[in-house]
Amino acid sequence: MSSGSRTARHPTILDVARVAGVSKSTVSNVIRSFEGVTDETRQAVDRAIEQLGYRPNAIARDLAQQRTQLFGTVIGDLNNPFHAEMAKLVERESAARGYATMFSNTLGGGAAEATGIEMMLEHRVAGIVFLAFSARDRPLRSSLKGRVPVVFVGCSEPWADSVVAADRRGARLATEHLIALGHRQIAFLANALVEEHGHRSRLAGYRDALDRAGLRPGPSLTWGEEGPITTVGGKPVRLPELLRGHSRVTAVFSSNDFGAVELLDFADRSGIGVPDELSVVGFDGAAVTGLSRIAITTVAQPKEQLVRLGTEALVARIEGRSTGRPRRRVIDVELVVRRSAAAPAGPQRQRRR
Amino acid sequence: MSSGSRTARHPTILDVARVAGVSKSTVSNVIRSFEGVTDETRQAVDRAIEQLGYRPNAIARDLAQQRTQLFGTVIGDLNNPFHAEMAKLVERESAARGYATMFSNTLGGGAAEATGIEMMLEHRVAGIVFLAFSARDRPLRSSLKGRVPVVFVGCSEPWADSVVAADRRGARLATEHLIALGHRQIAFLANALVEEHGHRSRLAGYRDALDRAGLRPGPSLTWGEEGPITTVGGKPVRLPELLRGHSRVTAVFSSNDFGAVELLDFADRSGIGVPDELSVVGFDGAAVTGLSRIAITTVAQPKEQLVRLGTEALVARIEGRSTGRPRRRVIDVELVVRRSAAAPAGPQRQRRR
DNA sequence: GTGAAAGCGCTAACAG
DNA sequence: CTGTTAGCGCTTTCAC
Repeated sequence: MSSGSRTARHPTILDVARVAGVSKSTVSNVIRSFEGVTDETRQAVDRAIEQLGYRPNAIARDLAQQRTQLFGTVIGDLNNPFHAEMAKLVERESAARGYATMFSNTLGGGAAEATGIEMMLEHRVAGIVFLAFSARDRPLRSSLKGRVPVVFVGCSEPWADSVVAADRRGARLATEHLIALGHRQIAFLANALVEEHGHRSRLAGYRDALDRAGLRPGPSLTWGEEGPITTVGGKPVRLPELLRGHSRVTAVFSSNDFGAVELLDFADRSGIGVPDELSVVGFDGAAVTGLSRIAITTVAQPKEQLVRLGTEALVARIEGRSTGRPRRRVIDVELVVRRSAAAPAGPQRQRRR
Repeated sequence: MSSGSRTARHPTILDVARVAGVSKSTVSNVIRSFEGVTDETRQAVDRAIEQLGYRPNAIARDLAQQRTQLFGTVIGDLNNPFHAEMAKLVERESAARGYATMFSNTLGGGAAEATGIEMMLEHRVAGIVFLAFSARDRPLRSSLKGRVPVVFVGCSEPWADSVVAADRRGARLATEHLIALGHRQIAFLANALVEEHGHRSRLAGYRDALDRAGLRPGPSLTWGEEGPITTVGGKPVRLPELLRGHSRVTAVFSSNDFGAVELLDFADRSGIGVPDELSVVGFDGAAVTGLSRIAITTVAQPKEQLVRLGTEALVARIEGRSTGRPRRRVIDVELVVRRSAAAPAGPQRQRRR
């Protein structure tokens, strides 16, 4: 039945034509379910296809048609559960629309992002879904613009379509929640893998809330070798130290759930009680935050909706149904209150204002 | 500078040739960095490429060369952190070897798996990495065999190369750990998304351990609507009930970490203390199990090594460096002891044997 | 309704 | 060292 060689040559449309006793283009017509082929002929062709185990060559088709049924998906970090969840949705949505998808995990920009996009462009993907984007690389942006339809999902760039969550409002909600709980010194934890735009918006929302409450922004934390760290007067200060003293930090708003989970873990390992000594609020709505043991209060992004609208917009561009200036859609978010944030304890215990 | 239309036609090798004032094949020669092109000519071509923003068309190249630089990666479920971690590694490894990768998230077989593989085959992927596989679909297997190099990573099939963790031994270690802790009634929790082979091996390892200790296998749990469930004498029995009575279950070995995490969460929500009332051990070594609040004892698979060896084997097949019968590599695993498993409490408190 | 023929953009001999 | 040419497998007019 099978020959010895590992990978036999694939039968072509010509082989099928020969077996079916028809011409090449008739086979093509059958494959493309083109109207106007005798039932008889069609059946003969189908039989030949079956018999040969023929499988259309997408490469040849794409070359002839001058277009592919391929999406590129740019992901920040699959280790981040939220990103993985989004990637899964993109794959599902693409498949449902008949598109295959190529992934590139960029780890927040840099060389991986550039080569990944380059690769997608060379494969002439019909469109690219950006689940993360680091605009740092100028040439990248220009090689994208006008070359291929693009949509930013959960992040955004002014020069292309995007579907984003209400980052700023969400961050404000999160921070207001903390303020309502009685916190006065609220730090902001940023994660390198959150792309520029989201980061800025979330930072802005955080500041909005503080402003309205007449509070000053707390320290800005990033991840250092040994946990969250900030800089005060040129000197590095680690989180545990920030938790002491009279103007001490009592809460942290993390710009994403991955960071919030890590922060929680850091606190646990450092003997810092959450939420007793430190309240934590995240952003994204990653499934892991819903675990009873984690129970992180977070701002949930409507993942399905973001991805659905994003791919819809992309396909509309690809098919020419959508033209003109970039469209931006903002989807509302929701604060999911869990147990990682509570009223601050400490010296001013229960004292209001 | 730019025309009005959304996606301008891509310049071709011919455009470059025209601008550089050379022939088509000379351009091809410099692109393929073919030896024997004058520096002068090369520079002229490079300049033309730069000027036009030329980007080689991978589709045309692939068609002409009769091969692609594309991998297909079949994933079980990106929502499962272990799968996401593995997928990320495959992408990284592929990119490092110059391969782009197409993903298909199959959710454990069925239609999604079949169409995903079909799609990869039509795109003439150079090889497929299976991170999960459901052998249920007979025709699938036959359309794969001999058609394209394939490697199973973390799972396996007798008809193709595979790199797997020592599933059976790992499961035995996990179960022995539980036995050593004093457990006598240990249930096995299976997850639908673990493919046949891994499931069977892990079940076998679990039984090995019980056998050696002269114990009988405990109930076999699966996920029902309302948590883990088993069948006793044709009647469904939920986990909480199993935890009562004289021959009650005191520990569960979950065949994967995703299930273990869910089980832990189920226990937390049901007021079942872990590890006080119930010990839990998982399998995979997903990062999430390492969180201080989760702290699930698990059998860690060497992810990097699995993926590295897997892609190596695949590339060797693709390049013809490896031929003949399927090779199977088994990589050793390691029990990572954390806090989800402890000595059983209860009536026979501290009583030995 | 079916077949012949001209590409799609590139590679890979093979002449010059 | 460079140019000419014949495909790769399929689509897509356009005659028959």
